[in-house]
Amino acid sequence: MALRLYNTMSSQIEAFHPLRDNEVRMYACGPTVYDYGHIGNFRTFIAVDMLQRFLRQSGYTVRYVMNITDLDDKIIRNAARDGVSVQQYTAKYEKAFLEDSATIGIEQPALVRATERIAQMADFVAKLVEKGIAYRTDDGSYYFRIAKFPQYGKLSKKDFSGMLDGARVDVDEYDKDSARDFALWKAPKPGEASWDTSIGPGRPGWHLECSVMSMQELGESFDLHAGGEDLVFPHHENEIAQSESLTGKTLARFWFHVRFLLVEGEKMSKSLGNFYTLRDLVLKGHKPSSIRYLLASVPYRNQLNFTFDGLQQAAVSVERLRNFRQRLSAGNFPPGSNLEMQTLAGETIDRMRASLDDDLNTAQAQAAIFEMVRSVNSAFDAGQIKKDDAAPLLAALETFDEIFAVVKDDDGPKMKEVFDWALTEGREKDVSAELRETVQSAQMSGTEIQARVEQIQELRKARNFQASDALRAETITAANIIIENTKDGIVWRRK
RNA sequence: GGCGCGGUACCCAAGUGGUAAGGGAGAGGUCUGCAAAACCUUUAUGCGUCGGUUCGAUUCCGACCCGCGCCUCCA
Repeated sequence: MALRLYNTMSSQIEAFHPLRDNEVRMYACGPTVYDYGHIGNFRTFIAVDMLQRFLRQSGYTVRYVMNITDLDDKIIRNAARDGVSVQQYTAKYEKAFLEDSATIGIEQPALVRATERIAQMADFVAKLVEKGIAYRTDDGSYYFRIAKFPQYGKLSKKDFSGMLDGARVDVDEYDKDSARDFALWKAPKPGEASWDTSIGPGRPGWHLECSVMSMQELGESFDLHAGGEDLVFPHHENEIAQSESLTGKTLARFWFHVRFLLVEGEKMSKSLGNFYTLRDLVLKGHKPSSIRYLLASVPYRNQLNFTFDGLQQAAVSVERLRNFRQRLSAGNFPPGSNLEMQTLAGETIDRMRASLDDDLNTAQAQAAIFEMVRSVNSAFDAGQIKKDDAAPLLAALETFDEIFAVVKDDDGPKMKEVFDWALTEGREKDVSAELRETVQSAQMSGTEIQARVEQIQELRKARNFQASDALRAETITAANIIIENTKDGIVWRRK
């Protein structure tokens, strides 16, 4: 079994093979850094992150590049509104995006910024002009002549043949030859950033940056191009037109698009009041791991309905996996090995791999790990787990977490960062009691908690249950942890 | 209007031409000084509706109803 992926270009699931032996070159359209990232953004980036993780787990070397759009109309507008330079403005939100990505467990790709490649973009336009594909209008803007690219529409399955006859639509209004022709380069306007380049002053159109940067970073033809489903048209269609008309080569073999999510059954929008940034959720006290788990649990091509009930359920699911790991890590097994457990670990890894190979079916991969968890817990209760079984079972869990990245618990420090950010931004009023508790919990050190646990243990040994229970209750509240008495002693963990 | 996706138990959500994964929640139970964790049992003769094909359909086909996306820069 090997990876099979849905390809928007062919509208089919196809076997994925990189163009070069063992190296996958992939590109994702990153954020426009004009605001804090919302959970819809992160669904997309998590999906691509899991793909990238799975490719590496499958033995490929992955070169994963993402662009940062630090130049567009909204940025110019908002920077002016805030009275800061475009650079100051984008630096703030790029930093926030990278912090949020790390918070949500996204491994950082190689980044390229639009503003760092202006000259190359101008050169790209110049080459298109040379080929007669792009043209300049009187004001100094440049447009792409889609009549020169008959395949235009092949990705989004749109038929523009009716417009390719040179019909001049609203020429006066648009100052271009066809209404469908799109801007490659925008002539300077008063008050807007402008660059002096080989093709004159101005700034690049949005689509251009991805064509230029992907080519520079990954070559004229690479393996996979990813983004949200809204980018199919016009963004990716235009990228294809620009790049392929210039090189005559296929831009990307696979086109990977992530479906939009719904929030509480409705499209997420500010007007509906169901618009959430990642930070909004953390401020409410939700753990990054819960958010990632929920966003990862529905296969990327299906609509995901993000609900607070679902977020709660995700939190419990992650908890179950963490409890499992803690139990296996604790040791205390009789010597020897149980062949069934060894087999189970291997089969689980195979099932997870087969699920992900099947167009990244994350839901099935989760089912596989949970079935293993139940079987192993059951064997555990029956005393059938032996010393040598822990390692392979933990390895299976680790294989899961290499993709999902939720079992390892670093929620506390990450939530503390958001907490600190809220204070510096003067948003203390938005910090929920839940987040406050979690942050306080993270502040009680492990040794401090351990000391209390030992006291509880002593009291229990003395069968002074009233005192031990009281101290336990007090510690649970003060440190926001969970304490369990087991036959092998007390174990604790942070809530 | 054009193109496309989906409607599965209380909630989230996989999946298959041969009789419904997984997680959460609820109920009962086991273990336990208590609590927690864990385990066991239980919760869809049913997979939007109506037809059709078939020995047999939730799975294929058709119609209809409902939800969602894209159709000039929203992931």
